[in-house]
Amino acid sequence: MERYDPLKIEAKWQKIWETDKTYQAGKPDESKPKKYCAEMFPYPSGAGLHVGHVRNFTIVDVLTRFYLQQEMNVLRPFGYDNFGLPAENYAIKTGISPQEATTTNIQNFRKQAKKLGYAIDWDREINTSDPEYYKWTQWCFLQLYKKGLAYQKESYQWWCPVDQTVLANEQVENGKCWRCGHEVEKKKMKQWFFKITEYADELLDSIDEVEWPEKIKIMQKNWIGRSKGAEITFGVDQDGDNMGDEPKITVFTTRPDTIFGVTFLVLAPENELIHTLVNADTREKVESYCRAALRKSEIERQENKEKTGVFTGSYAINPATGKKLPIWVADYVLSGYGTGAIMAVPAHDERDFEFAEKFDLPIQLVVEKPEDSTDDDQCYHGEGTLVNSGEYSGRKSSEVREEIVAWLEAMGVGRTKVTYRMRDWLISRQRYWGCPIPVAYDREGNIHPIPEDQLPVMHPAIQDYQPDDSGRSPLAKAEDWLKVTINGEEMTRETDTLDGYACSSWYLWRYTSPHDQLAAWDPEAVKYWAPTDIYVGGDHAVAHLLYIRFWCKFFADQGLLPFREPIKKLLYNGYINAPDGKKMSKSKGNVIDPLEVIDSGYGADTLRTYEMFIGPYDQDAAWSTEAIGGVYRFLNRCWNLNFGSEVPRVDDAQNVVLRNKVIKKTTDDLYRNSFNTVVAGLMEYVNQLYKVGAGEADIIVLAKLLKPFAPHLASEILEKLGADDVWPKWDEQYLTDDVVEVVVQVNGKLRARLQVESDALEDQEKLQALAIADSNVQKFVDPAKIKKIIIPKHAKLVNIVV
RNA sequence: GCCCGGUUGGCGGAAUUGGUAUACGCGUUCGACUUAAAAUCGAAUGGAGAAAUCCAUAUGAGUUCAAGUCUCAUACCGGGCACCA
Repeated sequence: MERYDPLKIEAKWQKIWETDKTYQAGKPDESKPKKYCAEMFPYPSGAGLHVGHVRNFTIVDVLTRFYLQQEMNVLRPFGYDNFGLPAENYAIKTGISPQEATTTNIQNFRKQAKKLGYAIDWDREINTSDPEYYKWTQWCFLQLYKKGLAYQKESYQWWCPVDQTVLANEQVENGKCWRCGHEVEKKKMKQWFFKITEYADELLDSIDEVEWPEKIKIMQKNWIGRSKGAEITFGVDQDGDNMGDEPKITVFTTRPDTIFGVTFLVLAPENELIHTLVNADTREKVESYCRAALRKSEIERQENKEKTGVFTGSYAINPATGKKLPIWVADYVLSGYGTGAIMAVPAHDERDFEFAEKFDLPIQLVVEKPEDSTDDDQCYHGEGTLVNSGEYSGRKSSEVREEIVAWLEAMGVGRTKVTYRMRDWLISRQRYWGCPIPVAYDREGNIHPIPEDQLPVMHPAIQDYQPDDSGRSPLAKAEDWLKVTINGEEMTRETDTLDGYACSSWYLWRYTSPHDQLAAWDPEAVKYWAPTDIYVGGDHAVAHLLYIRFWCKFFADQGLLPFREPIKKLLYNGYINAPDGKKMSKSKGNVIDPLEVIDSGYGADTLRTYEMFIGPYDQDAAWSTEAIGGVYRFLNRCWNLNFGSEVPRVDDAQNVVLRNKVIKKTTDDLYRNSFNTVVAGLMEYVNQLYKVGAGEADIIVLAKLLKPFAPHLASEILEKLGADDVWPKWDEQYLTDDVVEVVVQVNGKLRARLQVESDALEDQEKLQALAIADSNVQKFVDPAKIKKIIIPKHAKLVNIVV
């Protein structure tokens, strides 16, 4: 009798899979069903794989192997999201170049992933920091640039004073840098943007077409934040002097129906119009208020909810009433949303109400709260009947909204307008370890894209990676590199690099032809394999998953992709926490190292199976050092079923029902991604076989069903029994036992369990008679008083109602 | 504040269409094997009760022959957004 030695058999099979290239994806073959499965590729940190990666990758692997065993053509690639700040910060500290440090990290990641026995096509490995890869990232940038979707703009940007770089909106969390946690500031800088807002409507509307968790869809919808409303222009009445050259103020509102309730206007401190609205008396006060507001960090601006503001000294005219409206400046109005100016309706907006109360501004009620409203806020912001609204009084606010806009439009001061919360994607970074932006500037500062035949623009080797607050990246220190000749003209290179999210916005298509020298992706390969059928990850709900949808739509519009959504189905996995339920972290010393788990003797099969058994894949789970022992015992029992002597061999016919049931349950559960119950079901099956004995067919079925989870162990058993790994099918006729249990309820309470021939299930009268005849049932039922008897179709149950 | 989730034994969790609540695993207890221990195998394990039986899926109501599952309210926990006009 051989003992189960996971480390020995795992090394054996991993070597076979590597030598035979077992998991190389097949050639595009339209006659075969295809599946393209991938995880969100990892950032290869120096710490190596953690148990969260293992959960993420194993989900992909289970599905990959499930499809492979069903003889589909499966693409399951792997790669590294290799640009990022940790490698650069490491370089600053140690002087070791990011190229060198990340090469070591990748080797480690690759070695560790191979120890987990994943069915990866290793010939398709990609790495975003490889010039062969980022050449095409730069090419993608140039395509966006050519179509006007990559542009430069000078504006106030999030700036992290620790990382010394600007950040995208999506990278600012609670006013803090997503990487280092330091408070961000606003800095006026010229930066590169991708015009994601161009696709705002489609990104919002088509998200319902994909099979993604509702949670992620809602987050993206909220992030895009489409609001329908109107822009309304207010004339300014400066000292009664009607020279016709007064500024005009345009505001955005979702409630044009409340126009009669506007009692003042408010501008954001960043609004340029302010300078034309101040007068000799107010100039100093207003300008110092604006300066102070801009100096404040975003946290400070958010924390102080107490309204502040100053009067500009100017008045606007309400086009609906002709009344004079004081114009104020206040930092509760955001510069980046709408027009950076609002019409204040203090009677019906909480923020305007607070402001009006504080500065003693008039409050004009224009919407009457319906009597049945339960809203008890000080100012009612729902729908209702208009009052004090001229000819519109007495009508419903929701009904006249469009009419009022039409009326304002007729006067030339209004139009309907859709506004989005989402801003354009800020992509330039003042850091070294990112993809260089492939443009240069001539002497006049005009932008010239680097010609495509001069790509890639490579990183210059530098000695000093330390960024500074000059607003230029460390690349600026490479003076020779800076000079470039385009069409005979000497120019200076752009020194900013691209946000790492740009590199991951097209990699799913690169995987389909990863070594293509002539194109970012081969049109035929991408057409066959993409879009990605199953994509698994537990992060980037808005950022990456929104950006890759944006690029997909853009490249579809260029005729380069034959689909408009890159990911059909998204599985969003939960985290694995430390045994104490807290997040694993080095500083807390509660990190579980998956490689240590394997090497301690459990092996990769136990680790993989345990992480699938730990709970529903989409929920967070706490690691348990005891429970993993249970999974190891289970795999041992599987092994001993074949290689041990405790369980007697029986005829294949004996367990035919048991076998067919487990095939059906496993298959159904895999289709609904219920990995934990698959493992539970297989445990139950094995427990049964230990009781009744196992036939060879029973063991083969077990090995086949187990293979997605514990591929090494399963391969060993299948090899020994000379069986293939083709996914087994069940036969409906073998799903029912000869004798089944039927429960009898009286008024819904369980009173008896009957063993009946399965044929009797179809015979309602017989079931009724058997139920009533039961002695315990008779204690609760007077046959004369039976009101009705219910025998549901899908349950082996009789309910007698008395 | 707003928008999503969630709450089932000592613990992780199962219950797919409203139909036997607590599958499976951990832990605990007992037994077999052993000089002994570990490992392994087997049995028991929601609470109360001698038993019949009764009570249990966060709390309170409702719908139904039947509710963990549907409806309404409340509490608590987690996540997302957060002055977006």
